Amino acid sequence: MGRSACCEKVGLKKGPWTPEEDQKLLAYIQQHGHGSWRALPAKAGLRRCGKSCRLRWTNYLRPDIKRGKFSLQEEQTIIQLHALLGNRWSAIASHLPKRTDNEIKNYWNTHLKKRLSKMGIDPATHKRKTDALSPRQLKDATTLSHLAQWESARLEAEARFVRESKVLHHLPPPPTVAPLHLDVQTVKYNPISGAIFATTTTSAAAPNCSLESPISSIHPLSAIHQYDAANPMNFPAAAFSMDAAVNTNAVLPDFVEGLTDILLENMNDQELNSSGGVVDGVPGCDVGEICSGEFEENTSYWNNVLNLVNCSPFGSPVF
DNA sequence: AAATCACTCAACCGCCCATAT
DNA sequence: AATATGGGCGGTTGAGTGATT
Repeated sequence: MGRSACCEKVGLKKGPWTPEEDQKLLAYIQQHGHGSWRALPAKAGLRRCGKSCRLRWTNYLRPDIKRGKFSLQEEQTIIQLHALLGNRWSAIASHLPKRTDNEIKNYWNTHLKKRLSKMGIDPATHKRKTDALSPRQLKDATTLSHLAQWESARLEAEARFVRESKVLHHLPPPPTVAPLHLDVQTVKYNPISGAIFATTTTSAAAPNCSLESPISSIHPLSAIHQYDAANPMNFPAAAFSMDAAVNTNAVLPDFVEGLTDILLENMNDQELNSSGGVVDGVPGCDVGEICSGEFEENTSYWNNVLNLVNCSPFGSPVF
């Protein structure tokens, strides 16, 4: 099945948009809405491909776009979300109001990627470039990887929900789950299936998240997909997994943090090492070497990643 | 002052997915 | 079921611009 071109290229203008073209596009959309992008250029009097119009609108002309320098908070959010989602720019953008995926992608490629590299972190994996994991570390990293996959899927589902909510105004508010705590009592990991199970009970409200998704990391993806708009609280019982003993009665965010600690503890065993030198203005570290300060940075780096995903994108304190 | 290099970012391209026919 | 189409996404490009030699 051949894919036809999105529009006839003959006679169509390419390259940078002129102020006149911007004005035409803006005026048309403000008056009529964009409707079919394919049909828009002719109606708006533009010699452009519909796709080009859509791009210009979504990345530049849309009124709800924030331009200019990224704040520290935004940078941190991008890095953390990238650690979980990878190059899923639209999903990342859905967590950064008023920023476009294109802008975030550019910012990542030109600034953040380099910065992480300088810090000795592989921007693709968010792991130390020199990591040589022991079997135990590998096991824990695998566990963390499972979690990351869960969170990745969940965040994507949430991003989808945000997108759909923008279109379907009649939908009820997003699933602002009432404060709910899950006391993790037992946690088991099936190494064959990779499944995660936990016995949990619900109790009081979780700290640190003003609007949390306490189901984070513990509900199967199907639970997200089966989100019942009429009854947002109707989530199925929780299940979780890990191959290690975990403090019982941990409130979820602490529990997740505990996972990080396990991984980082192992990193610490092998890599903790102090030395002289300077990394990006951090005294006492040489590039590519681990020092205690850097270890703390790492700890907080991953803790931030995991804490972040335990806050819903809907009005979470991150933004 | 001119040439070269490095960087940024708007825009394009090709692919994929969902939906319509 | 097969095909066509529109919209969206991520990767890449290249013009513009500032910094350096």
